[in-house]
Amino acid sequence: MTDALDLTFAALADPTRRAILAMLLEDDMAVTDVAQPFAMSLAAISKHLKVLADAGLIQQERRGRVTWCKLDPDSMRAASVWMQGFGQFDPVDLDGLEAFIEAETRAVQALEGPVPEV
Amino acid sequence: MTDALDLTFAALADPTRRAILAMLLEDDMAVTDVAQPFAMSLAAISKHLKVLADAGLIQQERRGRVTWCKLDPDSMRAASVWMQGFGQFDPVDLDGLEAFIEAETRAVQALEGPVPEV
DNA sequence: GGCATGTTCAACCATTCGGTTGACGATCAC
DNA sequence: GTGATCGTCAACCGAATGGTTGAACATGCC
Repeated sequence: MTDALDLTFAALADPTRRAILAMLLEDDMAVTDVAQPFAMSLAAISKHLKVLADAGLIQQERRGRVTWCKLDPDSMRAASVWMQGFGQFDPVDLDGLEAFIEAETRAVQALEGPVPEV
Repeated sequence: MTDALDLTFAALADPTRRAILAMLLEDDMAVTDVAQPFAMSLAAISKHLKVLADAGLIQQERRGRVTWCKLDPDSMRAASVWMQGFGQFDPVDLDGLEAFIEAETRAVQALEGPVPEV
């Protein structure tokens, strides 16, 4: 009886997967390229991508040897709608969006290599 | 290095916990009352509430013997803002809110007892 | 054909998760 | 004080999660 929201939120609960989504926000990518910044095996990334795909957060399409990954906003939209049911808070927050972009940039950088202590 | 978003999304990934949040949307409740509709032990619900509290999704306040639980929208807002960073989709969706309320009503009912197949 | 590249599969391992039960600690009512 | 009620804690259990390694499979290149 696992709900679609179960899969979506569970997929979003991992920082590696959120970083992958942030990367895909910039551009579609091949699996190998997705894996490149992360200090873990390709197989591990492949599993993460499967989790994201099962949750409907990304779509994977094989072209030749290369499997391309691209964002699929539908599940995210569903989860977002669910959350807005709780929204006594402002549903639109463009300042938040700006903060988001900066935070994600930092997050991806943090995953890309050793970082001078903050 | 567990991020706040990790905790928030992980907490939201469980249908029991989402149902609890939906119940608390109506009203603040005591732990025992939260547990009442669910076919599981009070200890299990107590754990679920701890997960929600650790994620900052609810606040618990003890008054006498009774521990009151109430929604705390801050974490949800943070998660929502994060998701809206992916929002090529409409950020505000009042139809979605209506659908949400209906869906949650069904979800809670489903947890309240055996249900004729849909 | 033969080799390199891109990706997944399978088996394994340690840890976490969602549940149980039973004991315990507070608090309120009498 | 006695006893019922409210809630958490601790120990345990099976299943799921996040990672590893090594083998396998497809595809493209020469």
